[in-house]
Amino acid sequence: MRWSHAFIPTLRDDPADAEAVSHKLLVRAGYMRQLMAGVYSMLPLGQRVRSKVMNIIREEIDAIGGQEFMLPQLHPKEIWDRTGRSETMADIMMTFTDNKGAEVVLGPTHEEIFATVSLELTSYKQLPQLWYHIQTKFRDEARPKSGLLRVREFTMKDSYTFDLDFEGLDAQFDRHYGAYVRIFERLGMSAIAVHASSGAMGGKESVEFMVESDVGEDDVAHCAKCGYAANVEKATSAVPPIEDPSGSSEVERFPTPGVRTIAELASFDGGAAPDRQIKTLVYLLNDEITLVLLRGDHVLQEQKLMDVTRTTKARPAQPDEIKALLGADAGSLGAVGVEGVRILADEGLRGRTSMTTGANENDWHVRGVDIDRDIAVTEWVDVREVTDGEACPECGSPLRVFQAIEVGHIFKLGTFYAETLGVTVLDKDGKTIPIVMGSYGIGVERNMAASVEANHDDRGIIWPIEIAPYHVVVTVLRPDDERSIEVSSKIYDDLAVAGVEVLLDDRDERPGVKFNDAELIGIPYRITIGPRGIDNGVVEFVERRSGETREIPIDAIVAEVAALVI
RNA sequence: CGGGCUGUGGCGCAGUCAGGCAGCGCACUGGUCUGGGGGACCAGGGGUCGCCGGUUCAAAUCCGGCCAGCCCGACCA
Repeated sequence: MRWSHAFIPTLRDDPADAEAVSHKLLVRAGYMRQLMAGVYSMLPLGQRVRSKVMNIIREEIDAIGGQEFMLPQLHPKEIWDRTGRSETMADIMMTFTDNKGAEVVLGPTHEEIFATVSLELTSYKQLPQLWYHIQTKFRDEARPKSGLLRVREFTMKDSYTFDLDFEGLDAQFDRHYGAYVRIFERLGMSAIAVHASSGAMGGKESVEFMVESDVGEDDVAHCAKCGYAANVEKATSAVPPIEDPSGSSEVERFPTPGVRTIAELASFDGGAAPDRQIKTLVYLLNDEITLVLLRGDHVLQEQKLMDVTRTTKARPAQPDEIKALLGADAGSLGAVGVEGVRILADEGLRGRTSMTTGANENDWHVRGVDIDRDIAVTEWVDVREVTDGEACPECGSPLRVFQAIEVGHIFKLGTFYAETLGVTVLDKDGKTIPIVMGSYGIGVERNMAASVEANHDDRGIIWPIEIAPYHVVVTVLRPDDERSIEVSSKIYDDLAVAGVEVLLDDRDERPGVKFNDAELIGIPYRITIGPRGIDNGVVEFVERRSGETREIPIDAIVAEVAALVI
């Protein structure tokens, strides 16, 4: 491609509405333009990268036995009604009514649709299967952000496996795991696999692939020593036991005027340190009012609460609901003596004595609370959010908690879809059994952006060679110089013949402009051709990432570059 | 959905408080010079000031409504 004829609209300034590095760079370097919130047009460079990302994914999924399909984006809402997901995913589902009056869904994902196709599977002899497609998804995210990282229309490779039993599922899951690891490597990212909450998917087990980034939307707890890794929505840690002073024989009420927070009670004369307090939260779990008890210095992880209680809808109680239940405002709540209400206590409180908590009367607290003796705990649960520096639950080393981008997510779905949609086969004994499913997603554009987040410097993008829009840019310093034209045209043609993807910068621009543009758009290698070098029979060869520069004889450059990139 | 901010030429912005010629930088077109890190000079083209309505002799500017985008939070396979 000749740059003089290419549409590569680079910008000197960062776009005003971008925050994330990948967002700024992909717009500035002419890869994409925004059309509306969470919707982007891919320009030629962007489309080249996107298509290379898709090809890498395709290669790796084909390599584990995948069969590529292309399922529709338009779905009858009725199918989604059958699995109940038109309810559970209602807030992100794009729907419209067609001219006949039928309700239509723009597919946010394709479990239902692949499962519908799989209805034609009838015998155990046809299993296992691994089906996938790379298709546009629509999700009406309440808040699109960070360029390609969170959008409303995007491309996803989603694969689905169909097995006779859970052993088969495990094997397909493991193969996907391996394929995903290879994909992220080829995209130039170090992704770590973490245990995750399956959320709305309803699966029994899922693994997320996470790339550390300060624009990531998830928090991950990771142990560098033993490799333990989990989304904080699921992570646990080892809490060092606390020696309580020998218990008092009874609960004692005491006045605490104006005290409403853990911190205030900690500094109150006669109060207690945060780790010697019981924090009482009031929640509605699927509309059932519930007390959730935590150590004063611990933080509730709402997703863990929802998972452990199998709740689909959870919210903190409103102030008036709290008052009606316990007779006091938040800040003076306690579970001592409370009966007839579900009381969940975090494991961090197990066996604690001589604790301090609210008295359910404003401006009063109680101390000397012995949990086993004084509180009617319904269930002990682990609902505490892990924080940075706590001990790894596996090996005891300090955990690091960091932000990360979710670049892939694989689920063991089990038989939910098979059962609700009636996907069954006959086994060896002629018995009807539901198919065991898995689903495996990876967002194409999000991975593009995540790769930029992981591969850039202050001059621009540094693409990994496999997804760079071009392998090499040939920069002609003096397009008005005949010898320069001759030499560069020959190198350009020979590289192309050798299978190297090359961009020829033949624009009538100052050298500085060309160098800056080449570095901004992130082409891995640059060949610089100028009269000075030609006099000596050489061209200059620069590696984008290291900046390392060498002079190479004109007649050797093509072979040299071809050996590097092919 | 709650809170905050912003819509002025392709991009980045000033002008709005205090109503009175629509500006600046970059980019773009033609030309001269220049030529190894966003060069200089000369001459140009391009804007319903987000939309609708109101106030006024006069509205980018004041008032009302709406729309859009960004950020924080809520939410989120």
